[in-house]
Amino acid sequence: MTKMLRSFERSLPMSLLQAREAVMKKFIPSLKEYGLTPQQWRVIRALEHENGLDISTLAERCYLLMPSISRIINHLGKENLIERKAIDTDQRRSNIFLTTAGKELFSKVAPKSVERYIAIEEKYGVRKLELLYELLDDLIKNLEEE
Amino acid sequence: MTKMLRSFERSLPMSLLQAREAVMKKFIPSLKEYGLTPQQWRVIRALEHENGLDISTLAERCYLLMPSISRIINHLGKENLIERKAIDTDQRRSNIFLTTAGKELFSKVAPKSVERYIAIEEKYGVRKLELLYELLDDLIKNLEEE
DNA sequence: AATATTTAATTAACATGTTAATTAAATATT
DNA sequence: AATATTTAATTAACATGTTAATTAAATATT
Repeated sequence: MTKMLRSFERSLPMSLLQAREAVMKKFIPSLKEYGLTPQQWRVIRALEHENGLDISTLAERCYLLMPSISRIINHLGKENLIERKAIDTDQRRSNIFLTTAGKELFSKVAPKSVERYIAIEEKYGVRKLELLYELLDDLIKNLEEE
Repeated sequence: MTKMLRSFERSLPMSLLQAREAVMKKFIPSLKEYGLTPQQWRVIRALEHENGLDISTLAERCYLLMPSISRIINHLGKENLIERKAIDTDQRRSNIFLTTAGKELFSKVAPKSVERYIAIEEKYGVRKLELLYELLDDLIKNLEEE
């Protein structure tokens, strides 16, 4: 008998999708309290980690595509959470900075995020979580090799 | 020192996202040859597995939300890959069937999908893959408990 | 220096994700 | 039987994912 298509219930992309959605469900409510999407939150976290990044670098760090980050930057700008400053030596690029309001928002949301992580770590187990990270990183590297 | 936010590079949702995207990149090209998105392909697979499902059941099986599946069904219907038949006993619902064209498309795409799986299994290792599935399923169950 | 090429970012076009509102039919309640 | 409630599916509105096209500035080439 020829090899069959993996049973419908256990395709790898779908398992990963399900897992991601299950995790996200824990984080989304606290983000939504502050009117943030997970992607917007990623951008804010990246800027808190290193302020003043340019848009291309932000895209890399947040694993977002340029069109998405472009829209997000625009959106966060309108809400005065970030600010863009043109770069003298290259007029195409600009550096993005968290505003005071942006930093305040971060400090409000971050503790709730930490809470969730700790809850997941405790319930699921730190070791299993570490193992999962390893397997995922390994899979990513493996797939990106060729 | 208080517990910090997990370092920006290793958040669980982002690792899962990355892994999913890396896997998807292997499958998307062959789907695109036939003008299919991953979601449309999931629906076709679900119907090949069990023809004549109603839309709500399809949504569950494919892990899609009702609005998404509604649009996808509509789209696939326009391309004559599926057909809807009203249910006599309940006019709100309808059963969705793969057409001959839909079945043909499945039989063209499926082998390529199988190829990719086998390639991933061989390169990454069947055992690690099984372990990954276990960890993911476990995580999903764990998170959905409360 | 003028032209061609490359690069950073945006815009366009379409699909899906997500929550809320809406519609129409089925079922439950009084 | 008339009304209220529930259920299945669609529609609306907005954000993001994805690929291709476009714009403007920087760099390379002739």
